[in-house]
Amino acid sequence: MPQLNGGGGDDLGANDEMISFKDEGEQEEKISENVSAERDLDDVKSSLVNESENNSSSSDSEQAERRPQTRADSDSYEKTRDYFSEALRRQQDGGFFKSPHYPGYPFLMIPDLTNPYLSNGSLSPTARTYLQMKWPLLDVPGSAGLKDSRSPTPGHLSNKVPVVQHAHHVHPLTPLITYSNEHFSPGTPPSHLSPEILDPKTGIPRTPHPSELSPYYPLSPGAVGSIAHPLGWFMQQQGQPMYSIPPGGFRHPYPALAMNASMSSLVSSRFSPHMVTPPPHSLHQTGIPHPAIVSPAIKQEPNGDNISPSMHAKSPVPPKKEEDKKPHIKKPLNAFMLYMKEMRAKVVAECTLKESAAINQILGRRWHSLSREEQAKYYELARKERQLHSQLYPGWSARDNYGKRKKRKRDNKPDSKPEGKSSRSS
DNA sequence: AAGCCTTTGAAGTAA
DNA sequence: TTACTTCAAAGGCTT
Repeated sequence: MPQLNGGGGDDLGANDEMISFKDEGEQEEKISENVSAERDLDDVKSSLVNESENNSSSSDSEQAERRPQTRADSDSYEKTRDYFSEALRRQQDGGFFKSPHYPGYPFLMIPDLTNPYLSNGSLSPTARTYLQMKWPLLDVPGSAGLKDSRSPTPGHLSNKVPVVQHAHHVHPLTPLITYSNEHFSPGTPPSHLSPEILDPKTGIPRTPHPSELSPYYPLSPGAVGSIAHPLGWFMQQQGQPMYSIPPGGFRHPYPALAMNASMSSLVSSRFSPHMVTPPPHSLHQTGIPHPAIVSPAIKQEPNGDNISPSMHAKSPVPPKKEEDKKPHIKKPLNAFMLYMKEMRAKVVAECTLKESAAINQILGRRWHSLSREEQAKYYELARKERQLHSQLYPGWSARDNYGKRKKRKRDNKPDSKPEGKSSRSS
C-alpha cells in the first residue's frame, strides 16, 4: 500500500494511490445516470463474473465473485484500459483536467481545512454535495449562486464557494455520511426518499437540496434559522454529530483549544460549551451520538487496554467501568470508505444485491474506475476527516481500537493467501 | 448472537 | 524500511 508522505496529517494519498483507472467506471458513473442503471450494473456484474472465472455459485450467481486471484488479471486489463481511457478522458475533459502529469493531490499544498475543492478551484459535484451534507448550512449553490471559479477564494470557509456547475452531474445519491442508517436503509431508498427527490428520469434519488435534508439534520427550526455555522456538519454528520467529545476520554480535555486558528474560530462558538461540559455518552445537544463514537456497549475486550493513560493514572475504577465510560472512537474514514458510504446506496438501489461483500466488490471496482480528480476529492475529504479527527481527539490513536473486534483469524485457510487483506496489500 | 465476507486506505506493529 | 495486521462501513450470510 503506497504510504502517504506521512507528514503530520496533511498528507493525502500518494500519487500512486490511484494507479488503475479505467474509463468503464467513470462512464458508468457519468453515463449510467443517463442511460440505464441496470446496464451499469450488468456491466459491473458481468465484468465481475468474468473475473471470477464464472465460479460464482448458484447462491451468489448474481453476486460478485470473491476470488482475489483475479486481481492481477484485472489490473493488467484495467491498466491497459486506463491508458486509453486516460487519453480519451483528456480529450473529453478539455480544460477541466489539464494537468499533464498528475500533480499528486492538488490539495497537498492546501492545508486549509476548509477547502475541499479541486485544484482548479472548482468544487466537484460530490464534494459539493459533501459540503451540503457536512456543511448543511453552508451556502453551497446547487444551481444558483454560481461563482466564478477564478475569482479569489477567501482562505477561510466562505459561502463564496467557487463551483463549477454540473447541472446534471450530481451524484444521485450522495448521502455521504449524511444519512445515518438509523434514518436510511440503503436497500430501500424510496422508503425514506420522497418521490420528489427521486430523479424523475432514472428513478434514482437525486441529491436533495439542503432544505430537503432537514429531516436528517435534526436541528430545531430555530437553530436552522439562527445558526449558520459552517461546521454544522461537524456535529451533525449523517444526522449525527460529526465529532463530539468523549466524556473525559482524552488527555486534552478541550480539543477545540488544540485546533488551529481557523478551526477554532469556526468551531468555538458552537462547540466550546459542549467541550467544557460534554454531554453524557457523547451526545450532542441534539441527543445524537457522533458516528465516530460508539456506545460504550460496543464490544470491547475485557482487558480495557483502550483506556487512556490519563484514565489509567487517575481513576481506580475497575476496567470494566472504565470501558463503560469510555466511548469507542472510531477511526476516521479513509477515502474509499467515504466513497463507499456515498455510493453504496446507489449501487444497492441499482441492483438486487444485498450482500455488502458483493456490493463492496463493485464499489471497489468503481473506485478504481474513478478519475483522478474524483478520487482526489475523496482523498481530500478523508484527509480533512483525519485532520479533524486528530484535532478533536488529540490523544486518540488507531491503536486504541486494536483488539476491539474479536476477529478470529481465518487461519483455516492455509497457505494460499496470507489472509485476505494482506493479499491485496500493495 | 457473534463473526465472516469484501473492498481500500490509514495507521500501527514487528522484524 | 519493509511487510504485515487491524480497523473503519455495511448487511446478508454462516456458524
